[in-house]
Amino acid sequence: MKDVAAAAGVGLKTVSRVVNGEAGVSEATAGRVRAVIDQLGFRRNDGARLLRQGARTGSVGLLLEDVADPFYSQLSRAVEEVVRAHDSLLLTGSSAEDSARERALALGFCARRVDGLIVVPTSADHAYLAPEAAAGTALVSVDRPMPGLEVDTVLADNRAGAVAGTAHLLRQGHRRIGYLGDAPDIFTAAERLAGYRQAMADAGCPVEEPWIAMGRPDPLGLRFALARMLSDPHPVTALMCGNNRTTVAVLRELAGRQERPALVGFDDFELADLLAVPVTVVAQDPALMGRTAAELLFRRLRGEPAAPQHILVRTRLIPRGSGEIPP
Amino acid sequence: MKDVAAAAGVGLKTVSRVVNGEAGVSEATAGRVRAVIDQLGFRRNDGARLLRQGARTGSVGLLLEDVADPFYSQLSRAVEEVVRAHDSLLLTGSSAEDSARERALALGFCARRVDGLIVVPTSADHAYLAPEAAAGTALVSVDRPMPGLEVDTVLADNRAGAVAGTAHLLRQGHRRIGYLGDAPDIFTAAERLAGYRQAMADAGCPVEEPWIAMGRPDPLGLRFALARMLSDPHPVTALMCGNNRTTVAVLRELAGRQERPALVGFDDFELADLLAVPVTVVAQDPALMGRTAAELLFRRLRGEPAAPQHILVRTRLIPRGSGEIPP
DNA sequence: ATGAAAGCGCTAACAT
DNA sequence: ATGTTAGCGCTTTCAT
Repeated sequence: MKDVAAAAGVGLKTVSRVVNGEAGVSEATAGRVRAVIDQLGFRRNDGARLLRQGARTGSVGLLLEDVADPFYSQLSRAVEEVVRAHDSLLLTGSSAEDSARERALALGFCARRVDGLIVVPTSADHAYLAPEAAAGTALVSVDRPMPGLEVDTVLADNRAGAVAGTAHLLRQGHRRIGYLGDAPDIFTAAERLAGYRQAMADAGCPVEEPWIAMGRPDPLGLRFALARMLSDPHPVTALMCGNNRTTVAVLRELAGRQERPALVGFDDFELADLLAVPVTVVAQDPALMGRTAAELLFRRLRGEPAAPQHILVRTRLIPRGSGEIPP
Repeated sequence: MKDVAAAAGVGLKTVSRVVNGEAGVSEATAGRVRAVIDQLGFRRNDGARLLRQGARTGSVGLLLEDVADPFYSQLSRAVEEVVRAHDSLLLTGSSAEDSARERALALGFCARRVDGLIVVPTSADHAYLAPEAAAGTALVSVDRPMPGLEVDTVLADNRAGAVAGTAHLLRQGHRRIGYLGDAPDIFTAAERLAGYRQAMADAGCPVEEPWIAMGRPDPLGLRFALARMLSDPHPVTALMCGNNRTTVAVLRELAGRQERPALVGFDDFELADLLAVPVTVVAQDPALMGRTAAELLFRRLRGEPAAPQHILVRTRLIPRGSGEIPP
């Protein structure tokens, strides 16, 4: 900027005025300054600007489990739209379900002085973010609550969704229903399992523990779990899957087996309706969750709500065929 | 930092030393400073640090068409891993194929002084990035070339892939093959169409223009295009689809029709192998493309290659069934 | 081992 | 309409 001022033969502040479109510069001077700017390829350094202004940085951090997971990539895109509508930029990071990694990313974002953070928190304690919250960084938790910190939160109604999915299978006459979920320390996994148990209990249907398999959705683990559930002398006749990754992995394993149990998946996924047996799902609305979280964040930045908000997003059962297979 | 120094009864520089783990502070003093830091919840302001150091900001911008598109979300994740390995942060933005939006995002990233930019460029001229390149911002183009600027570029071998897919259909005996591609101003769409034409020409197979439909993959447009190609007195017997979005949309339209033409899709996609008729595809490797682009960027930041690099990533035909249907 | 002073690029506040 | 000065929070340089 100094160079531009020198080359244009004006003061520093005049260049600043031109760059920021402030009034008080004659059109002649402004034109000259603009010409020099183009010629020198000058770009304002927003870091310096922000440092001086001490205000908002116009940036937001988004931390989730994995941007490549369709659920999170849709959520991510929705967040991005809202962030853009507020003329902010978005920093993104995948925690890969590793709390140390999440923490490093979160603190890195905060060191860059993001205005706010939208987080899909791991199950670890998040008290480390208390100083950031105290310093005015807006914090929003999405998909899961944030352990150890009271913040704005957007959750799906996991329990009700799992109840609805399981009850749907029970209505078809199934009594022996297996449950394949994610690692049990993940909030959503635990909630959905609880929903399954609740629906079974409500139906007076005892659950045998071998019917339940909780863990990261890896093919080998699922193969063993399915073998256990389906090859038993008293096999399960239906399966409830805890999330889109698990559902897809289970479908792949089932393709290599003879049995065709009924199946309901938590989370909708692309092509679910075009499979040989279209897949019945309990659909979430990741875009709505992302949009809601981002809007909550900007509302908080405007200083609007007093107490932390908790928003529950409903799920929706979509019958497509796989959940309507009789025992 | 000033507050910490005052509260700890030390000089500013001592706090700085502690925060940055520099030598020259007695363990007693360091401990005292750390205690104050924790108590006050102090976090270093990286913006100020960077301003003073004048060096790298440790951040990279990624601009693509749509983070929610599985192709780009996988690419995105791969970029993220490399960026993380270099202790950098990632800014992400979706251009939505809108060059003005892309430009605004790119310049916004540059104003934040990202060290480099990885871009899936729209077809508009990118000369506006020349000053950034001149200022030392590393620029990498991925998936498409960057019009109007010579930069490191990572492309798939679109033409060869489309030739391979089309030739595969020709080998099955098809002569009347339709092509459904994305908007023709998109580089990859044009290249793949050219590959299709080339394969047809090589086989001495005349192409009738009604067999070709180029445009954003919207259901209605595709419905008309398919009706034209399939209901003709001389219908096409096979279809080549230009990308994953088009393939999925076409599959959905075909589900509502009687005809079952052979089909080869460009881009692999999840569950392609589990559909009623498993889908034969020309697979790209989005993760490899993203990783390569990011590594190229950091290599350039180390000042390594002299001239802009051009890397071509191979595609791979995966026969699964839909492409092996006879005429 | 520790600190004081200058300055990174910019803008706010106040001149002129 | 234009310019000058101080200072944002930090690090560099140079003293002590």
